[in-house]
Amino acid sequence: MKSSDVAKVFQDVADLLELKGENPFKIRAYQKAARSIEHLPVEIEQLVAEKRLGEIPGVGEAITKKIDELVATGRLEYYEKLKAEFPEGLSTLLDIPGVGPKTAVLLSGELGVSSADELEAAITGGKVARLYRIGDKTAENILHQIHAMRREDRRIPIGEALPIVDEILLRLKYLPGVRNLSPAGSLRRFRETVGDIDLMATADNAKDVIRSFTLLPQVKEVRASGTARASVIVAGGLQVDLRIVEHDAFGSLLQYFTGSQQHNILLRERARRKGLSLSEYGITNLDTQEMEKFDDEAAFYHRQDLQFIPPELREGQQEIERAEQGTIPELLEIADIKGDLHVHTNWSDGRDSIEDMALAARDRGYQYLAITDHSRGRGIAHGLDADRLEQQIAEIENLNQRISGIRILSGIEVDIRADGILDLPPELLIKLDVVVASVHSAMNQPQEKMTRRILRAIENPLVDVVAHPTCRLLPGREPVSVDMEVILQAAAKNKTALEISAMPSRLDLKDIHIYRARELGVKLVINTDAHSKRHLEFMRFGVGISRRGWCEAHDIMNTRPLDEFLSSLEAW
DNA sequence: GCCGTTTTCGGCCCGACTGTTTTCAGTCG
Repeated sequence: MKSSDVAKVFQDVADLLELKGENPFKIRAYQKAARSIEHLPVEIEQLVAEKRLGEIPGVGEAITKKIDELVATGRLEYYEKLKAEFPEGLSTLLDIPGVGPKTAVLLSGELGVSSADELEAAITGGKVARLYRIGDKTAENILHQIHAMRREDRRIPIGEALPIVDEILLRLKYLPGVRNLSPAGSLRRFRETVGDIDLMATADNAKDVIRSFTLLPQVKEVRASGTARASVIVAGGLQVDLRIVEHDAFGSLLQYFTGSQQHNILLRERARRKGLSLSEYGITNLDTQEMEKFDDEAAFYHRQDLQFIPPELREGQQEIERAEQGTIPELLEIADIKGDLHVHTNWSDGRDSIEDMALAARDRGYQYLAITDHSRGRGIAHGLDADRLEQQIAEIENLNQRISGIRILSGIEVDIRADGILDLPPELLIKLDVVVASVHSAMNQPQEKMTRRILRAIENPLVDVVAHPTCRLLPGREPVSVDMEVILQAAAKNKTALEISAMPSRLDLKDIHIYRARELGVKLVINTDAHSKRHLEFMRFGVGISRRGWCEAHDIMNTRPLDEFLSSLEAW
C-alpha cells in the first residue's frame, strides 16, 4: 500500500470523525498525520519495514498501529466501523467548498442527502434554503461550488504557469510606485502543478497598481478588483491574484502566503512552545503581548532562531529541525549546471542542427553538450540506425575541431525494448561518450515486468543514464507501474545515473524520488530532453524540482566542470 | 490522538470571511 493511499484513509477517518462531532483535536491529529504521510519523501512501506513510523511528525502509538494494520492487511477495522456509521458517500459532501461537517450532517439528517447530485436536486427544489441557519445565499453558493467542481481540475503544470507569471511580473515590476514584488504559494515552492497564482507586492499607490494589473494585456477577465487586491483570469483559465500589502509586514505576509500550510502550522506550534505567537502580521510575545513586524522574510525566520528556509523545502518535513540545527543545505542553482546530456537534433525528431544546439548551449555558459538522438526503434521519430549513428559520430568529431568553447559529446537515447534489451548493439554503443536509455513503448506492462525491464537497462554496463523511468506526462498520462524503490537501489548499486527530466511535461523523477535517490547515493543528472534550441531553457524546471528534492550542486553530475566530468564518465 | 526548555497532563496555529443572526457559527486557507 502506497503512502498516498494510507494518507487518504486517515484523511477519510478525520472527515468521518468530523461528521461525528468528535474532539476537534483528535480530528486534527488524524489530518496532521495524513498530511505528513502524503508528503513523505520515502514510501511508507519502507518505514514500516524499518520500524521507523515514529519518526513521522504527528504519528504516535495509536496511528503507528493503524498504519501497520493497513500495510499488512490492506484494510483498517477502525475505519470500516466508522464508515458504517454514516450513509455511504456522505463524507464526499465535505469535498464541496462551503460544505463542512455541520452542514453535511444537517443535509443528511433533514433531507437524506448524501451526494453532490442529490444536494444539487435539493437546492434546486428549494429545500436547502429553508434549513436552520442556511439561507438563499448559502444555498446558491453551494450550488455554484458544485458546478465549479464538475469542471476540470484546474491545477496546471508549473511549466505552463511559470512563463505566464514571468511576463506578468516583468510588467508589474516597472510600474511606478511598486517596491516589493514576489510570487507566493505553490508556484514559489515550485510544486509540479499549481492552482491559483498568488502575487504579493508593496506599493506607494496600491490603487493605481491594482488598476494597471487588471488592464494588463494578458488579462482575459477581471473577477474582482478592490483597493488592495484584484483577481483576474489569464490565458488558459489560470487565476492570478495580486495582493498589495503593508510595507512593514511584507516579510511575514510573504512567508504566510508562501506556505505550505503544513509548514506554517509546524512553525506556529514551535513558536508557541517558545512563548511566541506567529501570524501573517508579525510575531507576538505572549508575555508582553507586543508584536514585532517584519519587512524581510529571512528576518522573520532569524527572529525564531532559525536559518532561512528556501521556499522549495517548506513542506513540513524535516526543514524546521534542520533550520534549528543550522544544517539547511545550500541548494543547487541554475548557474551550477555545466552541461546538458540529453538533447535531440534534426538527425531524429529535433528541430535544430547539432551545430546550432552546441552554439546555443555555449551561449548558456555550458562547457559540454551530449547529442542523444533517438535510436532506430523510434521509427516515427526518424531514429538512427547503425550507419547514420556512425555518420553522426564523425560529424561531431568535425564540429569539435571547428567550434571552440564547448565540447560536443556523442551519444544516443536508446530505446529499452519491451523485454529490456537495448535497441542498438553493444559494439555500437561502446563507441559513444554518453548512452541514455529510456522506455517509449509497451507502457502498460504489469509492475513486475516493467521493473525488471528497467532493471535490465540499469544493470547494463554500457548504459550511463536511464531517463524518465516512470514515463508520466503532466497533465494527463499517469506514471507507468514500476517499483521505484527497487529501481533507485539498483541504480545506486550499479552506479548508473538516473535522469531528472527538466522537460516541464515530465519532471520525472519527481521530488520525492529525487530526495530518496540522494539519500541512497544514486548518481543524478538533470537533462532537458530538448528538441530545439529554445528547449534548453527548460533546465530551470529541472533545477527547481531538484531543489525540492534537497539537492546541492555536488549531488548532480552535470554540475562538474568539463575535465572533472569527463574523468568521472570514464569511471562511470 | 499527539506531544514535551510550561514534559506523562493539559494543552493543541491563527485570522478572515460570509451569512445568518441579534452575538456568532461554520468554513476556509
